[in-house]
Amino acid sequence: MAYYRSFDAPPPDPIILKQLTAQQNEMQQRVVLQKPDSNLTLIAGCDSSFIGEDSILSVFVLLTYPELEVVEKVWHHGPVELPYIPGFLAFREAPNLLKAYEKLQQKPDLIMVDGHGISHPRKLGIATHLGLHLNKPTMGVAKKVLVGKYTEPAVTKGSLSPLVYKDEVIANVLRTKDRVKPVFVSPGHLMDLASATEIAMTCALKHKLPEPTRLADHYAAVFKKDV
DNA sequence: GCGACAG
DNA sequence: ATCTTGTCGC
Repeated sequence: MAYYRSFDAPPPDPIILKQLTAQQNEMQQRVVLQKPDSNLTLIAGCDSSFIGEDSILSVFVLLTYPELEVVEKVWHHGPVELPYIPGFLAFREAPNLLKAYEKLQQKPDLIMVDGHGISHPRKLGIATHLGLHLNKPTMGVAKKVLVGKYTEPAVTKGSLSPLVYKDEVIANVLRTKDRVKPVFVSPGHLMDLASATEIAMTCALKHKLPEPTRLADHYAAVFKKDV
């Protein structure tokens, strides 16, 4: 039986945590935050869902931009090695996500990831982690805060407020739909906060989640029946 | 020492 | 993430 809350689970091996932390600190040195240089024509959204205790299903959906029409969708099912530990999500989900990514016939100009980018304790959320591995622009859209403080943005769509951590703005808390809980938008790699925020807003149609990640989440549920 | 804690 | 019922609103 799984644990209701992650912190109720057995404590992770401190030796492993130290190694993973060191790896994130090393990777952080290579992160580049800048306005994307290439024109955005194809955008991808990705998401993962779990099947049982140690099996994961990852999905990538490719959309045209800014039309947001689905042109491709792929998935990969495989085992997971590590448990979920706040701050180390990428080590649990990225391996399988990368295998799904390889199945795309066409590659996107940008990837929108379900989770945080630099709005992470060591500025290495899963969006940043994936961007470094693929050397591709990435941005994160998370449903919950991981680190930092913010004030609730106005209830109207388009309202936003900065997420601050250690005196630095690491994300924007963006209201993507009237009267619905806001999402946390942050740059991952080869991207900046302003661009990520603008893209998230452009992809926010009639739902809380921007189309790329919303559809990836949707297809994850659909493909789950095929595995 | 006491909370907080992406998916 | 996942387990779960009914319920409110577009």
